[in-house]
Amino acid sequence: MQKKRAITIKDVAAEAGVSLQTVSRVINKGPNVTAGVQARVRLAIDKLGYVPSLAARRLGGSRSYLILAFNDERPTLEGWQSRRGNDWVDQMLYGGMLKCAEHGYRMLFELVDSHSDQLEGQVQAALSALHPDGVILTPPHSDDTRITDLLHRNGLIFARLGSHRDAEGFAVYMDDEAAARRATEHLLDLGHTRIAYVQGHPEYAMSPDRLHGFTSAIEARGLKVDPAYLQPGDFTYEAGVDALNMLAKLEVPPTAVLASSDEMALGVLHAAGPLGLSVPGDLSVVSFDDTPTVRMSVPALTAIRQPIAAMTARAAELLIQGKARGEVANDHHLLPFDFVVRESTAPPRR
Amino acid sequence: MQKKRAITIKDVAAEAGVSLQTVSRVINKGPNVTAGVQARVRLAIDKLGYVPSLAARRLGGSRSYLILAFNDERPTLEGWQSRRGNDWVDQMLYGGMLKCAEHGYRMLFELVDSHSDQLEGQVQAALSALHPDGVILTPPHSDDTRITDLLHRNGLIFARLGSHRDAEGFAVYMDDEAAARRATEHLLDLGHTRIAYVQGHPEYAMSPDRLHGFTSAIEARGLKVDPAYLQPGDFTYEAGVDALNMLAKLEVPPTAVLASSDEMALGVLHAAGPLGLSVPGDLSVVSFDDTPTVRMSVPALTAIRQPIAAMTARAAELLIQGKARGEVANDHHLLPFDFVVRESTAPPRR
DNA sequence: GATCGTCTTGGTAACGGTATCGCAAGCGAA
DNA sequence: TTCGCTTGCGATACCGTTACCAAGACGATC
Repeated sequence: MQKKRAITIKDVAAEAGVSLQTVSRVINKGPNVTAGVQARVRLAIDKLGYVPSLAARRLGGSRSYLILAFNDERPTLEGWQSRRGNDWVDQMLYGGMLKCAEHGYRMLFELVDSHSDQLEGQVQAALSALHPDGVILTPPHSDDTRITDLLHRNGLIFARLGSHRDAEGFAVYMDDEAAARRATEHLLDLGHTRIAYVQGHPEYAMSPDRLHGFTSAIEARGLKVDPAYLQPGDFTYEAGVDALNMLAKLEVPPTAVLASSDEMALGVLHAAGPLGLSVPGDLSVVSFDDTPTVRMSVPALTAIRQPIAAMTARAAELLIQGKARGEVANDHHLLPFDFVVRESTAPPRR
Repeated sequence: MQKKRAITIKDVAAEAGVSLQTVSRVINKGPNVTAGVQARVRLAIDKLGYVPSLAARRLGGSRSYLILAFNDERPTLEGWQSRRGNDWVDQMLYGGMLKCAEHGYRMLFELVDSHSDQLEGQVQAALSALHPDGVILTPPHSDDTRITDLLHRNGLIFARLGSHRDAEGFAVYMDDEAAARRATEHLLDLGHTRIAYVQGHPEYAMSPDRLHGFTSAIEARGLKVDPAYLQPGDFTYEAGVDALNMLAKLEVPPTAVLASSDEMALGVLHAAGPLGLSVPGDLSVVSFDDTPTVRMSVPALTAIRQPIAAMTARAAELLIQGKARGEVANDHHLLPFDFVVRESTAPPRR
């Protein structure tokens, strides 16, 4: 196949009968172009199907039109075959793409292991190769000062998803404490008094917030939080299984469980069967995140919905506009969560 | 924050006391560089932490070090909040990243709606902006001649994932017919004779293959395929629910169901409860794909595992090497599938 | 009517690499 | 010894775009 030469800005300039510079101005919505010239250039662009080269824009100009997202890579012993499904990537892609497309931006992902001792090198290499205009961090990277300091040293703006901490960069998050409180109140309202909580990974910043929301909701009703009902967890399926097995051994087992991740909730669900517990008959279960798959579990899970796509879209927007304005603002952006009641919660059996 | 100037190839050249060109040769593993000079340059690269700029490499050279993956975007009426989770993206990212990283490549995703009438424009725009060295297509794009023709016209090499068809580009796939046969034989071996099949979306090329594998396995045992047991489907959860509801109404309902996607299998699982059918006691269920979440369903699903990450890694490898060698080969690459027996299958109740 | 902005456009130098060619040194064969 | 070829490295043009500066047009001001 004859490789045809790509259409460049020169072709457009020739077609429209203006200089390169004027075409560039039209593309970049620059001021000081008369309506007539502008129309002629746009016509030429459409006619030729011209799309500017990202690489050349980055090289010539001060922007790269690239947003880089760092996600946690969690390698397992068995390798990728059984690794934890990362629903974030899918939803982030979807949420970020639309917003990026509006401004001619692209988003790309980089997986880095938060426990690697080469973490900083990996991050720096990605930055050097791509020169992104902005960076999106997901938990637990959002609160990793090794990364945020590095970004800051590189003069980059970045958004920290799921982090409430007051630090460099835009914090884009939901109110984890309120969400946990809301979920807990739902269980309390159903009549549950013996409610257990399977905690999130301690390295994640939202974990203490969620715990606090849980305990405060219970105490607000004049009830006490049984320390044995607070199970440790790390967001994984296995942690959910282990937690319920521990809870079932208690003299007075709980009638409801709030899990700090979908995956742990599925683990709880799975462990319930062998223990002879039906859900929601004997045990109510509520989960956190509401990634697409938990709607399809049996029974479908009642869940807090974390607005991952919306958070990513907001982050992209902030970064793109922040870059355009040359700001280095770091403020907070609180996004609303949803609470979706499905089949996994019911009043306790009396 | 003072934006520090990035380290360029010039800095390395100065540090090592050689010309730019020699540094470039070392980076690109070019020939004709003495070991001593090579070592000196590598030392300088490491010392300065130099990483070449992708944009500049693309602009100056003939490669962009970019692999572009086109995934199907399936917008729903309700928007992204309830859209079908696309487990492919996550697994593709994971499978492709490692391979790309080995060769200094990056992979990025583009979501395009296969039913959009602007599909070709969207694809062309992405190609023009990014100038990728290779493209990965996922179903149903893998067999969309609008896209493959366009890629061919652009002189690009590409891999078609999950497509067996003999056409332009590398076909990287698993043996869907054998997989369906294997799954069906598993059910037959357990003693099932009344086995239903929930078909895949008719637009997808693997759907007829899987159907054929299913029917041939049954007929090989001297049994007949009951046409009423062949339910239509489109890979969605709802299709699985509908299919089982239809099947349950039959005078002689099946004792086992093979579903052509995880999501449909979860739908079957969900519909079973209200119908008074326990899994696997009254009904065995087998699914296709084995995306990470089905391992966590209740009961955990017996499934064909489609090697999405491995297919993507292979595709990336083929594209990178094909680009390097300037080949335009189009051949077939068959990858093995796994069959994972879990809790959703058992002998039929007698 | 000359002077002075302001608006609009064009020319040119980067940006950071690679491709291509040139050139000197080394080496075997005539 | 000379020729010709290979090897090892440097110099330079160029990729496609934007940043920066200059220049012409035009209207307003004095």
